[in-house]
Amino acid sequence: MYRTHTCGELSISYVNNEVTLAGWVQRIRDLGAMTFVDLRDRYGITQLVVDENTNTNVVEVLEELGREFVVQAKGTVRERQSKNKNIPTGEVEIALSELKVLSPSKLPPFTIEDKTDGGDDLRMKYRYLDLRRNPVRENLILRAKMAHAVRTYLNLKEFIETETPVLIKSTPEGARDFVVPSRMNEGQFYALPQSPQQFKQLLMVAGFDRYYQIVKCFRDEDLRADRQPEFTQIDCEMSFVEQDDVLEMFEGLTKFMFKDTLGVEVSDFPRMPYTEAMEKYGSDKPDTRFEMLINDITETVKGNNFVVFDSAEYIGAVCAKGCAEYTRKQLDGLTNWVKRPQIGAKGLVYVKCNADGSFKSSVDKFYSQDDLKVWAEKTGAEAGDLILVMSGDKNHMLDALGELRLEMANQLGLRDKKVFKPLWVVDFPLLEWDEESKRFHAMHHPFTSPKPEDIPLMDTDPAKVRANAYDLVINGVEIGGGSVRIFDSALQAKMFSLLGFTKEEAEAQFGFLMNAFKYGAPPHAGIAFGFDRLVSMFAGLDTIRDVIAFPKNNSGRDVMIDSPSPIADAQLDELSLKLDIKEKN
RNA sequence: GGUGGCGUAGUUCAGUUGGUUAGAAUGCCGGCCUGUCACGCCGGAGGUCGCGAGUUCGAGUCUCGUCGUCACCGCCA
Repeated sequence: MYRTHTCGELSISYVNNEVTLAGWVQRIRDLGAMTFVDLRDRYGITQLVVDENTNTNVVEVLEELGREFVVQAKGTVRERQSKNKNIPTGEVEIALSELKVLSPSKLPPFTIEDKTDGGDDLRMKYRYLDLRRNPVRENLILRAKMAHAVRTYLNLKEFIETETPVLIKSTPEGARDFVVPSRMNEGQFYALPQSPQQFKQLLMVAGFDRYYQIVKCFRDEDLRADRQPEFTQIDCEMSFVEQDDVLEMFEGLTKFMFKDTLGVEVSDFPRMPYTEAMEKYGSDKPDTRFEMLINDITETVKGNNFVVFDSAEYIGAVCAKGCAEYTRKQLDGLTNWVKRPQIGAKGLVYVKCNADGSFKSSVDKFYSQDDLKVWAEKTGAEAGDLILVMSGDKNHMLDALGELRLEMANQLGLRDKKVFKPLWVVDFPLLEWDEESKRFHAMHHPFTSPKPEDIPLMDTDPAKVRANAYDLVINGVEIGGGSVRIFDSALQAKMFSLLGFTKEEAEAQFGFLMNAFKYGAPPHAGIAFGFDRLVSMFAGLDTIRDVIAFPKNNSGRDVMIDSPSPIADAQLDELSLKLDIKEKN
């Protein structure tokens, strides 16, 4: 037996017990005639003591001990003379009778402490050491708790957890596929799933009625702080339901997770149409922790011979509360910020609403105090506020104002990580025009059903068709999305034709699904949550990396195992593959 | 594919208009220390300034290239 207790459980009630502990050496404090060793495991830290009464064998072992050695320690629990109130085991210590090195350790490249001195790169290279640290491990424990909550809730609601294949078929729609060559089928490839979409729909045809899976998905696209090439979804599908049924079920799941893992009660989720989100927040994933809504002031401000505004398709404004005192430098900073290529605005007009009721703007030449007063009324600005105005192409400006809104909220500290504001964004457009390929793309995916009342528009004005599609948004982060599916072959065929598929292409790529639908497909709908994002939000983090045990870096590399990597010629031969790497330049 | 930041001791960083022997903290090693818990005190070792070219009398510092890393845009049905 390696241990009788963990390093986190001993307390004053164990005094005089003989115990055996095992763990890692956190730190050694050598005071001369006595030495303290902090022994650490997953559960906590317990102090070991060596003093003049300790037998010499122990003292000898102690000599060679270093950080991160794995040791087994036997001894008697005793009450400390001076107690440490900061740790649960701080009232007791172990007077050692035996000490054994189970496994020595090289000096770690960074310190294994809550506030490590290690940079991201090193931590990733030695991820197994990083995972010894409390904050990182706690993130993964939170993740496990949340996964447990998901299963508890969905099992209770009669969902069947079902595994779907990882080696599937490549389709050109959507993100790039990761592909896997097939040895037994020369020249042919599997693809890793971007989501189990079609399988879960087939499970509905199979009569499973309610399905879920916590499942890895794969997308061969560039990474971000919140995007990894392999990531985890809570993937769900239900039969004989309408949109409201799905929203209700998964609002319930979300609330349950908040309550179960954070002890947080969140109120009912508002439902906001996509167009409202775009026009008021400049985003399809609005952060509703704060107001600062975008106001359309196009008609209000046109016609004063200010060419920039008069020639603009759209003029929008946000009101930053209490920012009238912004200095020239701060305003220039904001202007430069919106002019960066990422935002790409031409400029920024400001109006300061002074405390005395007067206005000071960057366009005083064109607008009177009375004009500006109307602007203030339109944007809800009061004395002390700052109005920020941008003009240009409508969609571009809504986007820019949306970004500006978030930036101002950051500056004003309005994005509290401890506050959670979930909402449903609904009524997404069914289709999205792609300039590059000159055709429509499915905004969600090709199996999303149009709103019944919009079906006639599919022939006349496809861009106007709204879908029975919905996103769960929390604090400006897209946490989940789903839709009511098409279960009628004729409507599905029409959808494929709108997306520019020939009958043959649709047959080749999705024939199995369309075939299945000919054998009695129930009405069904579903949703998928980005589990990594949800965990990182619960943990108050901005990156999903720290809630993934072994994440990849910005270039999609695992720097610990050093992958991806070349494979042997023999392997290529077996796969009948020949590399032809093109010179870059 | 693009834009920007960073790369200096084991680690985290500082390093002035280009100028003598490149610093700090922490970690590490040695010594002292009986109640520490970020122990304390004294001493010591530790550097291809990512790599390559260029400008210059002289480059950690300037220029170009390259590699690595991070953030963002494109991309992510």
